Amino acid sequence: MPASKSDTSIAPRSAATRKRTRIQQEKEELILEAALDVFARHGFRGSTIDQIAEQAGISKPNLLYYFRTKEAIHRMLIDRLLDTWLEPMKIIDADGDPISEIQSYIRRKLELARDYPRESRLFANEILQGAPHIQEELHDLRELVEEKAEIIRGWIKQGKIAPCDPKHLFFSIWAITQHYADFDAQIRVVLGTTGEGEGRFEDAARFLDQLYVNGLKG
Amino acid sequence: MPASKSDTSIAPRSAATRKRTRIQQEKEELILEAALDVFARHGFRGSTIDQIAEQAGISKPNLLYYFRTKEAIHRMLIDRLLDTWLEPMKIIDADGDPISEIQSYIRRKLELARDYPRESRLFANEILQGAPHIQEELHDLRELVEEKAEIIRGWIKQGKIAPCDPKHLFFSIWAITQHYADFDAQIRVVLGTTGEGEGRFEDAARFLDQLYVNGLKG
DNA sequence: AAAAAATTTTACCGTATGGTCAAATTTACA
DNA sequence: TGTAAATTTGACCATACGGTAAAATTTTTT
Repeated sequence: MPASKSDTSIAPRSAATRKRTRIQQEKEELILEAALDVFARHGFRGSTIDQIAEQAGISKPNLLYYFRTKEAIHRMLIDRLLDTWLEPMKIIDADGDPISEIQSYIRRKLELARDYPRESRLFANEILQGAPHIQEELHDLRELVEEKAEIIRGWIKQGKIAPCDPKHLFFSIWAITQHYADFDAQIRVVLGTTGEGEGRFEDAARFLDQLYVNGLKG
Repeated sequence: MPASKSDTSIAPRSAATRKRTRIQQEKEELILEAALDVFARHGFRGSTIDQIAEQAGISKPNLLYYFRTKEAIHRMLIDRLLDTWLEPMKIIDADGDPISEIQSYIRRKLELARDYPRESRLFANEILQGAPHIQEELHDLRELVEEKAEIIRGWIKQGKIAPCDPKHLFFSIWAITQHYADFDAQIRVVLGTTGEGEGRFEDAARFLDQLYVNGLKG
């Protein structure tokens, strides 16, 4: 089907359409915010469009005016998420001091878990289900990891950190930092009522600093 | 409602009823096995009774003859799981050598992730959703952790391992080991086709051994 | 082998859910 | 201000889903 000349008369529907009006921008933001909340709490299949619409304070058909399907909302959330999520890894600097580069990376990832727990859980849900919607993006991640793993290998060769498998190093950092967001329910119970505040993130930072600084000392 | 004398005429339905027949045992096992598979892949809400029944090779009403509700299957799976899951922590021995006790604990947890990935994902799903079905069991966990944390504190006082927050030590071990089961989809992509075998678990074991032995040296 | 108990199947029900449609209303702009 | 485009709403639909009822069949017991 060739694009007709009078394309502009077609309803906006998806975000990808031409110029975005003020209302479009506002409502899409509103919907995404609500959807993030709902998806993070109940997972993709556990969330209903009605729930999201209610949380956003609009009607279901109105929501579906901005996003054609539930998947579309989910996909957009995941896309946004990945940018934020991979940023700390992208700025790992081959020319920096190895230990403090890794320390900074851990700290930044921990801050993400603290400040964006919903995003973390959204991501965790997606991977848990076998990452059905983000196989493509996962291959970008693979390249990024490959690149940064090479940096780590360089540091090891220079004797600046202890020999170790760089990819498993990354896995461990992802696992631990995201754990504080994803397994929050468990952590709160184990830490008890004392752990209500965000103090656990500072304790975690201290612990991880020690673990990795000692663990990787050359 | 008082228990009537002719109680035996009541349909067996739930597992808790009196003597279990041969067929009951077989079918319940069959259903739980199928349900574990389905729940681990799609989460609780993402799984349907029909799916589980099909996977088990029986009809939906027949399945519902053995388990009254979807929740009942789920609950039984979680109950079974927790026994296996907490075993490695229970056998941490205050009188053993601290470093090798911790090493063994990590190894055992890693073996669980390798041998029972579905159980791990089932658990992860439950916690991610806020642990709605296992608040009670989580409090048992809390006590167990409290007890074992005390052991670690003892080791620290004796100067046998480096000072650290014992609970965060456990969190990190849980996080990393379970990560290999829960984030399997991501790990496979990042490791590439080479990582098809179970070799990644050996690599992980080596890496973690180094990280924790060095990281906790007193 | 007959009776009783346990198991399985067929047909079904009410509700939830993702999504559509066309009419009504609001907003932007000439 | 009038008009076209954008937005919102209410009514609706088909399907999926959790679960039930009762009859039919199989297994166990006597």
